[in-house]
Amino acid sequence: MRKPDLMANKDRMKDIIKLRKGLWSPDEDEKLIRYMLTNGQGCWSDIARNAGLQRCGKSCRLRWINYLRPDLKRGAFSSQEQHLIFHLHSIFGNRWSQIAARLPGRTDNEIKNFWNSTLKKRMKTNTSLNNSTDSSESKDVLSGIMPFNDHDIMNMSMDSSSSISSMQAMVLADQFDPFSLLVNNHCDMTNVSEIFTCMEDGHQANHGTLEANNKMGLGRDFSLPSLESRSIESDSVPIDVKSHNNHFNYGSFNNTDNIQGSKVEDLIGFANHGQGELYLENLMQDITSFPFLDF
DNA sequence: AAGGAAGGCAACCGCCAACAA
DNA sequence: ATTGTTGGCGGTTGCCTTCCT
Repeated sequence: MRKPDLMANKDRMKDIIKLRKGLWSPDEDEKLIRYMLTNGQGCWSDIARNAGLQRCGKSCRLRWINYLRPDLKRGAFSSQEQHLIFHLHSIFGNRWSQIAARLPGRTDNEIKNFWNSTLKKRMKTNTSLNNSTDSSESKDVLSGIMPFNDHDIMNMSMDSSSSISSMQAMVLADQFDPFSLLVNNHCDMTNVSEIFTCMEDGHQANHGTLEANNKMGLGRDFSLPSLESRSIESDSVPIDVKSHNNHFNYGSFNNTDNIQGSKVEDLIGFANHGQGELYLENLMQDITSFPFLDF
């Protein structure tokens, strides 16, 4: 056992007593930035002390990671990023750090806040719609959010006969909101998988016919830089973006339970580091081919 | 214009795992 | 093997701003 260093503890207690909390002042920010740029990352409690900040190391770490880091992307999430967040959340659940690791320039805190506020907003919207006593009215309003009903969704997701399905068209036209499906219990994980497969296929179709779609007022601009210059690392498995394939694999999403109340790691089984981990690896390779991610 | 409600976001808290002594 | 420290993470809180009445 380590011998307790009484003097060090005394010093630490003195530090703790005068530690600041709450919002960071511009002066504190400047100190931390200057120190980090000069000395680089190290032990955060040392950084706090050496930078002359009356903050705990944890606080400094959080401030740097979430706000001061020079590579942070500020501003609202693009629709591409929103789609990706939704997709990644369907895989990782609330593992925000995992999601953030795949969105360059975004922090877990930022994504978490976005998810919580967006979901809250949409849940509220949908709840109020569901509570409406006039069913025909609510259906009309709902159709404004979701341009098709459950039956349509199932038909669309099952119909692979046409080269571009009606759902793909919806996706291309930005009229489809997968959030609504989950929030409203409109579909289970299998359906969501199908839908994202459609989205993926739709976007790929769009990729080649962007100009035509734009002329028709249909398409969004997905002509984005490729991801191939990036190398994404998961916690345990480095993922080589170059080796991606171009088709989403949701084969294991056969769980018919509703996503709400289910842990995603339970659904796809990556909590235990066996096959699930391998599956996750494959999934993540698929994700790196997400065609409409704007970096 | 004023006050309350809602939304957005930065920061804190508590837990856990890894590591060092 | 045990204990303390540190870093990382997700959940939560509370403040500030914007919107609505």
